[in-house]
Amino acid sequence: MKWEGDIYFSLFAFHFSLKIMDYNFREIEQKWQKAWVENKTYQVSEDNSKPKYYVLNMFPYPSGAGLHVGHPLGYIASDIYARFKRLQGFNVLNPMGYDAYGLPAEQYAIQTGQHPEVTTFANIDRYREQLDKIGFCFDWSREVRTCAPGYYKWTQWAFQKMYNSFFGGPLPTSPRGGDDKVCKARPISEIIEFFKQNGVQNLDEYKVSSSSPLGELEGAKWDSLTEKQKSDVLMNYRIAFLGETMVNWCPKLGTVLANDEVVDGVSVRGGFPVEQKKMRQWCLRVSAYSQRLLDGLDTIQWSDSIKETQKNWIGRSEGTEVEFKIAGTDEYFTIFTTRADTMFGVTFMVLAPESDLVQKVTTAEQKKAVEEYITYVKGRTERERMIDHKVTGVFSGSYAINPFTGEKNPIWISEYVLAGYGTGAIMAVPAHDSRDYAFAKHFNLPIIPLIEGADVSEESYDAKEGIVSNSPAPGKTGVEYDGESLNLNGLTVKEAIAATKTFVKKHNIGRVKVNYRLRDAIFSRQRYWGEPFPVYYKNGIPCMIPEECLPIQLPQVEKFLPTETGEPPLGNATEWAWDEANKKIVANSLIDNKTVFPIELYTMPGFAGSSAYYLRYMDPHNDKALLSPEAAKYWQNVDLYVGGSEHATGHLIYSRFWNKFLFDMGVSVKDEPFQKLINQGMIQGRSNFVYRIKDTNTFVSLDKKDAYDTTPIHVDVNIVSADVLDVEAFKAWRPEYNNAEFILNDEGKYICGWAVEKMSKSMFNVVNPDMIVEKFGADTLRLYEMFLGPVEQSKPWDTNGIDGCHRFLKKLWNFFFKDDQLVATDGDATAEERKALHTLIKKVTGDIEQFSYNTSVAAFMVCLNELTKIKSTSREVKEALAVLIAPFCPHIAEELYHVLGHEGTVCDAPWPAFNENYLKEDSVKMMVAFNGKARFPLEFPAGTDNATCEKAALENPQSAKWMEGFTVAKVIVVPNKMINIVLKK
RNA sequence: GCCGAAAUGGUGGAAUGGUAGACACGAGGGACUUAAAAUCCCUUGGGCAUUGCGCCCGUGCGGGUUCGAGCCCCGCUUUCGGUACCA
Repeated sequence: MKWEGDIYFSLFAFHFSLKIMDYNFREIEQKWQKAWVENKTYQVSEDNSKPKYYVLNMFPYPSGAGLHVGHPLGYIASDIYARFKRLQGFNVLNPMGYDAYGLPAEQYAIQTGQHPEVTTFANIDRYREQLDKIGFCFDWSREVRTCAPGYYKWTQWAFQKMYNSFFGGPLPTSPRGGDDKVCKARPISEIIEFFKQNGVQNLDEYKVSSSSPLGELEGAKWDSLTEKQKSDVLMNYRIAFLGETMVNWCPKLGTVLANDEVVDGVSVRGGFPVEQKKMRQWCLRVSAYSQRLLDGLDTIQWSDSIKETQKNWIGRSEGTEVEFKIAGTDEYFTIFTTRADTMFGVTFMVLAPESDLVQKVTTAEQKKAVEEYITYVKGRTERERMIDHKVTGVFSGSYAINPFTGEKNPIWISEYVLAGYGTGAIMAVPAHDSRDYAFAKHFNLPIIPLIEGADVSEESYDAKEGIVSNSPAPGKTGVEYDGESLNLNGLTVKEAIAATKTFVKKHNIGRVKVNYRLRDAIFSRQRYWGEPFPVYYKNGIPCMIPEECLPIQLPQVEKFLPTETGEPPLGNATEWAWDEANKKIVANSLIDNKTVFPIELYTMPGFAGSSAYYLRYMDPHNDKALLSPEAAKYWQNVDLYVGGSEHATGHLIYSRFWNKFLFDMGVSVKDEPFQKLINQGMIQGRSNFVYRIKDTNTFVSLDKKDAYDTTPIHVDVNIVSADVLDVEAFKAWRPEYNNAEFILNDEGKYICGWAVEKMSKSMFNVVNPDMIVEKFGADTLRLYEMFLGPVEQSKPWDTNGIDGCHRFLKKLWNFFFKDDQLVATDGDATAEERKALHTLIKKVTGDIEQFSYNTSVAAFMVCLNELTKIKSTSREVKEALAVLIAPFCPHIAEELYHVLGHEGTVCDAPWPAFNENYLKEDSVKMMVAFNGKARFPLEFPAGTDNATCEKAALENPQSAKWMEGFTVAKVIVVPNKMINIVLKK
């Protein structure tokens, strides 16, 4: 009986002590999260009395799997920065939303019939629940969802603006005349006006790259054109245009497939054949902005590696376009080259199989061979062409005349020349281009070396250096133009390129040209779950639904698959026709092509909704405009953008393009959307393995596995703690392990192996943030994610290390209290306390500015240890600590701030001011080094001059030992650090 | 192939060209406790010496610049990202 009583008593005591002393993170975090919502702590509005600061994360696609521990990394990093800026007195906008259109929801809908909106909304709710637990300072009143009609109204609106714009410098008839020389988006009406005054003209510099030639329309009177002709002509100039582009077309599935949906020439789904097909699709003329996208990079603070990636993606190359006459015709064969110095080494010409010229150059004898080749190429997907670079091609039968040598070069057709780049045609110089070389060797074509000392017997000499020779070949002269011929012999490659350019320009053989690799974006998708186009077709002519009728809402459909006739999923909609007279959507059955017309069946791609969402956050509820001029003027652009680097060539290009367009429209006030960019690294998983002995159900511990023949098997990291397997949990994990047997190590533990891999369900290494929050609290999670390493670096998650951060918070809590009472002595803090505190203020302030959060957290730990050691009790110190920790751990900070007697939120406290004076030392310790090797320390009063230090070091008895047998060559004094004595024999 | 980033203890990672390994995990030892948990203290790159002090070697490899290099330069190796015939 006595025994029972003892247990009762100790249990009671245990509860008692827990309640009073412990850092009860659950209670604290719930309490403050609730208070923040109730007090609208994080809602912001334009406030001209304060400077603004706009912090933004790339908004997530709400996937069904929910958040894992890697997702919040960037959110936490930016949350810390946002809170820090607010404490420094900025009016901080830190919004969050969802990129809600996406393929997974649609695929799920196809399988289950569940409307994608239902799954998407459910996922969003789950995301929100998970995010809320981490204590972010998001202004949720500004949330956006790309699939909400109120949001995509402005996506549609922007598309229409692009449709009604062209890109370039001012036309002579422009209302602003020639004073505004900038190349930018301008109203398409200026083109119409020009045509009205001057007749229809080519205006090549304003045309999209895939434009069709005007043909007999050139020079025609504008008013004499039919509506269809007008539409077709203008389509060549619009920024959003219908263009013919090559796609992977699967006739059996009736849909276009992305490159990764095609393997070995057949569709991944169903294994049906896929061919290359030209299709009319909506495109955005991103390429028009190439130069501005390139120039803009110099004005923003992004990492060099991302800038470099974008530069390469835009791929500017300066070169020369030269015209080769096709022998026996009046046609010209225009090529683009960056190696104008190699004009005398051309031995053949190559045309892309898709080129319009193919028909013109193919002779009767070669017709059959060419047609066979074209058929072969059509059957090859873009991906196949990427993976194996087979040398294939066919002779067209025609020849082109080299304008410099006058010689005839055979014209070949080969898939290694891409239709989409340059002119889709090249001059081949096999001696100095490895691809031409391979082709020449394969088809046994001549190779003429042009650079002195270049050996081209085994491979081509591609380097752009050396002295040009053989240009023209000995005993020959180049073709004369006005009594002048080109001679490049003796020049360097660089000089030869320049000389050729000059010659080409002077004699009108071609022109200097800048090409960009950046391609126009295909803007149509044959999907359901995306923004519908506000477009209807009036007898084949695309027309915009009036702006005041937007948004055009996504119609309901029975099935989310393409229709049986091969139309996109929207073809299943029964209410999808536009009544022009009554300006409303009506049933398809009413289509009469007089007043009621079919609406576009394509939807917009994923990047449509994510390209301007940062602008919408500035004024998310405005139904009159994308955003008000006042909001635009106040918030300007994003000051700090945080997200993964995988978007370098997608979202981050499209957004910049979209913003530049809106800037031209006067909607966005800044040319660049994201001033500073931080790319957070990936958090990888740390997988655990058990080792099964082959053909048994026996598992052997890591340290003994070498004695057996074993197979490693992934094991759920949640039943492993510090690499020790919970054997019972393992048995219960899966039925086949119910009667598993174990060979344990000498301590009776089962040790698992581990590896760093991508965090994924199949590897059983996914760690859920909810579990961490439940066990350690949100503040610990936040602190630990930052402590793990630099934000920009990828690193593995290892739950084992989190104890250190949790212990720090417990210690911080205990630092404030003694016997349940706040300890805070008023009056001045001691010099020691101030030194510890101000060391921290300096470090943390500097580190946050540089996003060096891991070293910041370490500084907190050092400071707290120091304060505990010196038994600090000062209120001054505690007041400052509560604010300093607030960006990292807002919940505990809020609680401590209130315990100290404050009423408002810690978010609005002033950031502690740093005072240099508190760090001043009475004395400095300097290392005495000999030839750079530190040997012993010496202490000097602060401010001792170098000469005195030097003298003291040389005269110190300890120095004698090191200087024996040497003479002093010189002494270098590094103030406050080191006295280096340079010795010589 | 090309472009970019990186390589430091058992682990994650610190170090304006100036005492390499901050901070944390893990490990070992100790205190408290009947015990465990929690907490606290000590040790912890390697080697030699451990009756002190100490000494030597160490930042992927090979060179170089410098009084002094993890850091800068040249040449490699490996790993991770991106890209793919761009003329």
